[in-house]
Amino acid sequence: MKIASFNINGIKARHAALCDWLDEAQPDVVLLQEIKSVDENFPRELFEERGYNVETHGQKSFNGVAILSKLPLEDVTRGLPGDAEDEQARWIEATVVGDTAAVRLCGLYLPNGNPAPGPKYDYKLAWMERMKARASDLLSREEPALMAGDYNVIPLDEDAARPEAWREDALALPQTRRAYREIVNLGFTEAFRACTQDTGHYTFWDYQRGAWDRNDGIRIDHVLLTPQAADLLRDCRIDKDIRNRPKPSDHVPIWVELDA
DNA sequence: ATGTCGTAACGTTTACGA
Repeated sequence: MKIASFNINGIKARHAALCDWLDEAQPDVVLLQEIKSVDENFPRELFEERGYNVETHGQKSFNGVAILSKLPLEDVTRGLPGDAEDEQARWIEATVVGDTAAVRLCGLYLPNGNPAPGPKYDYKLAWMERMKARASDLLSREEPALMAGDYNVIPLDEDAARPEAWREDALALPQTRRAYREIVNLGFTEAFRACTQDTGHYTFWDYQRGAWDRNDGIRIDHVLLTPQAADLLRDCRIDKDIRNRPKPSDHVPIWVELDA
């Protein structure tokens, strides 16, 4: 089962590019972030005609997550638990049943948090606390599950081409990295690092200052696996080449292949 | 020159978020 995560930076501007990539990469499941669309305006027919089931959790203008799946999506839930007041659409879950295992999927768009310090950074850290609680619940089920998406976290200096440029940024501050480690250290396996120890792999390049042409990137899109999912892990890769295409997102897809 | 892009709105340009 091939499961991908992709921050598309606006479905309205990116649906053609997304369909091209779907037709090539043929993922079974895609967790999308930053659809920047309300549910009613999401072009679900484009994906349904390709054989995908579609579940969205959108809002106007910003944020928004969705799941596309060739397998039926069961027990869909929307929103990160823990704050009834939170109106930002950043979390969606569903279960897919593969040939050998059922997998719980969590798609997430973790807050950017800049500028830090400030209210946006406070929101990011509070959101990560809530995510940690949900992550802990997932582990307690002792079943295959994953949390994939745009984490807006650069885990280590080696995950940035120019770590010094991110020293004061909400994506790399020590408190951000600590909060991320606390989640991983509950017992998750970071899929990409389980498959390669090489540095120089990134999932995001800023549109500005020719960042892509200079490979001035950061690795902020991650897939965390429960132990039962990690036992099914075959491969994890980043589809960086599509950043060369016309009108690309500033992120590229990351995907895992699971024996499920 | 703060080397950009997507979205929305009292829109032919500005504000915001990233």
